[in-house]
Amino acid sequence: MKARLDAIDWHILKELQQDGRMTNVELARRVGISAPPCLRRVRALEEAGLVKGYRTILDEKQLGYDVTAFAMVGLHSQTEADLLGFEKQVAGWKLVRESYMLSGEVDFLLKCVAPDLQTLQNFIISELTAAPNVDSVRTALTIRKTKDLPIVPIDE
Amino acid sequence: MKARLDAIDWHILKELQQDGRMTNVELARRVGISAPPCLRRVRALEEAGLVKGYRTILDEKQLGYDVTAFAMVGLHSQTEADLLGFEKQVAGWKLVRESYMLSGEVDFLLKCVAPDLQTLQNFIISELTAAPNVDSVRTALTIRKTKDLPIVPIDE
DNA sequence: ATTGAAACGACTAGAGA
DNA sequence: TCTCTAGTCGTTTCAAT
Repeated sequence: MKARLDAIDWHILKELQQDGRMTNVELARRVGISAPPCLRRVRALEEAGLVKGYRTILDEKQLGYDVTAFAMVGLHSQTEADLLGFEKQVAGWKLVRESYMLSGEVDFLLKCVAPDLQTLQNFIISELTAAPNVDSVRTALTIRKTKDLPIVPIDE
Repeated sequence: MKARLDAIDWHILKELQQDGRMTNVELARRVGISAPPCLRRVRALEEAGLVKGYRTILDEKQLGYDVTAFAMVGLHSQTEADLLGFEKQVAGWKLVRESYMLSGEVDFLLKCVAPDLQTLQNFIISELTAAPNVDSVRTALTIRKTKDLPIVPIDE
């Protein structure tokens, strides 16, 4: 599963992680090779699944989504079937944008985005807390995001 | 601060959020206008800060970062100066990739990525717990990421 | 605001080192 | 592997609406 990459591949990944819309010629220039092999490397990295996709980062506040919160969810039962059942529920909730299954007392961490507090509270009470197998829910509002780096710590 | 967008702008944001590397002509085709005005709209959205950037999503596991964990940090003092002081520390820790200031008993939620458990534990014990003003640290390992959507819930 | 045309530059296949 | 060349296609400016 682990990939074998040379220095140029790492450099490509580092540049793309920081600017996913960089043109191939600019990328090639930065990593010090000509455009055709650079493009082939990018395609190979996509093919291998190391590059999972390209995403535009939007400003959710300016778009009317003022509230971001984390919900820590404990379940009654943690059998694989029940975990999958809960995941399926999560998949259907539009204001849950990210979900992590955790070890420890909290079973799931859900990142929720809503236009306002009211909408968030309605969701927590009417949907999340009311869902089958949900034992406990603790919610924390985010005051601000204080750091937001691409997920892979490639040395810079 | 809120932006006034028409249906085409929303459509552009929706498409770009899902595929940040789409060409402008393809984007224009999808939203139903010709390329030049489409490009000007995208530039305007970038200018207005609604588009904050473009990012490539990498597979951290394949790249040797097997461990993702969340650290919930409580501080002794929550004066603005002390919060800023902690944020500054956080900025310097390379394996903390995202950080959120929260309301409630937990002051900060840190998303950490490390090559292995050992590295994570070293960080938690030697750096995080040892940092000035840090009161309590609770850590939860992620077993799997069960949902990962772009952050703004544009209806699809 | 938009379209359409045109110049410019990037993308990408192919040939050859 | 790479570089170089060349044709195709995308980007971006501008005139006109």
